[in-house]
Amino acid sequence: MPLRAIKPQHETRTRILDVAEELFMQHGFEGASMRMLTAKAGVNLAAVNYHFGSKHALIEAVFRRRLDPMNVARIAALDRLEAEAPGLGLAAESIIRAFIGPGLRMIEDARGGGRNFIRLLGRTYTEPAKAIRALIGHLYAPAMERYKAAFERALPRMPREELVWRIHFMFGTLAYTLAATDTVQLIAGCKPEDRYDARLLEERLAAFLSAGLNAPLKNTIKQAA
Amino acid sequence: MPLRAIKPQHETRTRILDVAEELFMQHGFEGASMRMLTAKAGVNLAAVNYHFGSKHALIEAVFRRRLDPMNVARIAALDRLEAEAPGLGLAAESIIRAFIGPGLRMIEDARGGGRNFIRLLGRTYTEPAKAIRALIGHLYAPAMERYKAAFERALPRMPREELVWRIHFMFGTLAYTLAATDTVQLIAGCKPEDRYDARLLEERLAAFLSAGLNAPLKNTIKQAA
DNA sequence: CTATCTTTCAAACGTTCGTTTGAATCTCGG
DNA sequence: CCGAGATTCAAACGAACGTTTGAAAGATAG
Repeated sequence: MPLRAIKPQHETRTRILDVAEELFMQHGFEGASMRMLTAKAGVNLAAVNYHFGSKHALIEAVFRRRLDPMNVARIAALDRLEAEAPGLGLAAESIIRAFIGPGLRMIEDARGGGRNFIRLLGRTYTEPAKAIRALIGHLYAPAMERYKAAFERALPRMPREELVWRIHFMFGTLAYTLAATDTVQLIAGCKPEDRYDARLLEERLAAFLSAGLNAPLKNTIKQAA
Repeated sequence: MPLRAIKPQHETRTRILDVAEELFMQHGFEGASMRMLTAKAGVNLAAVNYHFGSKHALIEAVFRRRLDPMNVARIAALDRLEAEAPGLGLAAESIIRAFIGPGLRMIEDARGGGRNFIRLLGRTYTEPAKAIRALIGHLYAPAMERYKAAFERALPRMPREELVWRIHFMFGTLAYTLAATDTVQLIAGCKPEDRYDARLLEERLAAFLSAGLNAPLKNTIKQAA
């Protein structure tokens, strides 16, 4: 059965997932209908319910396919950093780079699927539907706990509460940067072609975020702790 | 006609707008249906189309009601700063505070309407529907241009392109921080009660953002300019 | 080839959506 | 009190939604 490689085991599933992450990104979860989706994927309308069970289950599958390996890579990157310098405290900037690296690498995905997903992910942080936010939170939980602990070790003198806020701010920057498409241009003057130069974007993000994370503590903030 | 003050002109309009910003925030623009909305507002289903014309026109009215005065206040705050120190360059942190001030003041709105709107606004930066993103961009344009120019004067030595990116990052932090509700908790350990202490939040944001905006320029970034 | 299991298909289900309609009700100056 | 304009109301419209169904088609092993 040499043709098996050309028509892989679940081609319909894969096509649905690919189209789903593109259309969910473009139109949102409610805005992208099953008819749109199955038509673009070239499969029957009933295929989604047959292979995934429901629309919500499809959404979950779309996230799991990319997010699970991405967070595994994130944790692995952190493990590697800590193994290289055992005992020593890591620089906050190194931790930031370890976190954003896997995401930026997905942006560079040649066929564009990964890029679609990253934009979709950025959108979903502020998704109104509670079920979807809960799903994202659940999928992120293991990596988030590891990174939070790493930041606490890297910045031992910062009050916990302030650190939590700064990590929160950091997430916002990442989410918004990734979610913004070429069509969102609140600030004019940004050339779209370098929007996805991941190498440069990592430099810019790392500089901005590590400066923010290491910002001096004013008295008002210290007193609140 | 002394009772006129109790039942003001266009009470139905106001009630619809108030409920709309609450439900749009909770369920999104597609998720909040006209039947939900009119039922909660205690008005007839046809009232929205009678007073606003369509659902999209209602969405636009919801944004105009708050965003127009908010951006007027932002521009006024910048005018005041520049009048106080004519000729002198402003500190980036002052500009940041002038920008986030009007938004944070709206969070403190006692009756909660303003807070709903701010959360809604944060969500909308990453809204999938193009028409809505375009609307937001259009409403923001005047204030954005003023602030972009102010940042350019405050940071004359920073390459334009890098500055545009950092302003972009700043917007992301603001949008995400404002959009996040108590139900979004990617990072655990944040007490919800101080989530809306606007005074403290302004301090935290100003410290984080001005550090990021003033982050040192690495060689890789300089060369890209 | 036959039998069994998987997958695809066209058609329909019931529900909900935003919007429209035309009559009923209210408001208020003359 | 009257009549014109503004507002509210119950009811219905066609369209689109996610999902289900039962038969047809395809794949697989004996």
